[in-house]
Amino acid sequence: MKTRARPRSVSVRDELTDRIDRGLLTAGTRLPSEPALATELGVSRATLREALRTLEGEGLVRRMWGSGTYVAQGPRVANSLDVNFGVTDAIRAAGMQAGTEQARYWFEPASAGEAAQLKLQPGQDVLVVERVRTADGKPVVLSRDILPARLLAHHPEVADRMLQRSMYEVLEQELGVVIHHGIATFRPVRADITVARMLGIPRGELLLAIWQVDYAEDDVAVVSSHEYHLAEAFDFTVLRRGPGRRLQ
Amino acid sequence: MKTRARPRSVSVRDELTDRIDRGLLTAGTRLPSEPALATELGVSRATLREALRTLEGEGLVRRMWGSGTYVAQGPRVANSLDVNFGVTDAIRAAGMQAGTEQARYWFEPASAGEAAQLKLQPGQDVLVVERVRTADGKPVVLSRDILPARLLAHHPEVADRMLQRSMYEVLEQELGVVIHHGIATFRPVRADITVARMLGIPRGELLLAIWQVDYAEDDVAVVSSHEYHLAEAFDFTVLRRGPGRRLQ
DNA sequence: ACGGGGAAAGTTGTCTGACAAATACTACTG
DNA sequence: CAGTAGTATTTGTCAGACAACTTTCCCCGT
Repeated sequence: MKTRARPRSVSVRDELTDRIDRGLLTAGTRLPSEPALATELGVSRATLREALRTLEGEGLVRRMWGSGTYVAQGPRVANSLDVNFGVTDAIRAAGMQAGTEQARYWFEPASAGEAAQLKLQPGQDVLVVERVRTADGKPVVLSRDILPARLLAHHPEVADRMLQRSMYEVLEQELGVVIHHGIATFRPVRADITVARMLGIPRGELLLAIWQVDYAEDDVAVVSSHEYHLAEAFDFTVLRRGPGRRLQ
Repeated sequence: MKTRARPRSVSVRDELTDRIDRGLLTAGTRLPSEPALATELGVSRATLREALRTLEGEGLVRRMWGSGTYVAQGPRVANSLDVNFGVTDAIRAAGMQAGTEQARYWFEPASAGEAAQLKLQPGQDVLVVERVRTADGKPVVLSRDILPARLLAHHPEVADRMLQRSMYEVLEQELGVVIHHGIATFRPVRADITVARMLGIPRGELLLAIWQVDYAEDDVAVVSSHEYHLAEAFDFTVLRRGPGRRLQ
């Protein structure tokens, strides 16, 4: 509603990432010196340095004492598990068309495990959204998203829209809930009879099971997801930073 | 050798992360104000702010304009794929004892694929280190690490030490090569006869295959690894930031 | 002509002091 | 008791200066 008064250093950061993403600043090139860039952007050197520091943390630039600041010829990973949230993003990142089949939802009391993950009292209602996701029309993922029913207490009709659109989009745009981070655990599994039937594959087929809990900015658990991915559908990638940085 | 002249802000950052990790600063508590902390640590406020900015980028603290800086009640993930490099770390993070069996190495000309990953001319020599890693004595991972032979042109005896110790340790301490980041891709596979025999499991058993390329700070490819993890051995976890931050 | 050494210029790191903007707290008023 | 205005606290930003480090290039000796 009101124009979020955000620090100027954030605007500077966005401006610079924009220049890099648009190819205006190509990998390896040296940025103008800090005093020069600061005057060009109309901020003080201190503010510019704040922005540069974050960019360095994100791995977009490298600063070398006495030499200059350079655009990192960094990795730009397509389907990165740690940035591409949600199945929709993953499918699109692979260059395919994301779709949905056999979508349905229902309300039920939370099981003990679900209640613990979402920090609810056992027995409180949760909404379960079950979908088979398709890439170019072919079933690739079975997902079950579980969220506290109280989130849509005043907007029960929102559940319908979750069947077709990305859950994160709906949460943010219709309910004002912004996901801040999530913790995903995964392991290989074999398809049991239920999953196999829904994905239209033989029993025992190779799957990657991903179990994930997403949190809002204030560390409130919002969604607990279970996903079963076809092994051949797409590869997952993770950008690993470090090592060493903060181990011990 | 020489007293690494590292910026003071880095020392301050390490000091603060240390206090947080040791539980001296618990989650949710507010840090002293910037002027106070700066004098306590013996640096200027500007330097302290540099350190705080990186800590914020790493998600360890949250800064709120006009209110204060708070220790994030963030996730502290044990076996996180994006920070725990290497099998040794992963095994130790699971609270088990890391060991090695059937370790051997040899030199051979790089295949076309390996040459492309490591940016070598096809046919240039690479060192291949093959190991079966054990957790509490039980085989859990088969790993093959491939690196350019020129890295140890002047220290051929270093290869021996790679058989027992962590490859990252040896690279850093004996060859001065620091790994800056890596890109890991993974997918579920079934054990073929070769892998099954080495891990002592039946053919067709569930494995997680991880293929990874590690880079030095200047984006030179250093190691290409292939790993086969027993599915039941340990779960992998990824901390996902976002979504939204920098998509598009 | 060539190589090495060193001064000079350029760039990032740090310091100091001050003010602006946002938030938390407090006392006052209805 | 609730609401409000004012005050104190805290982070964000600014300005200028100097220190530490890197790169460049000129000069000198060989």
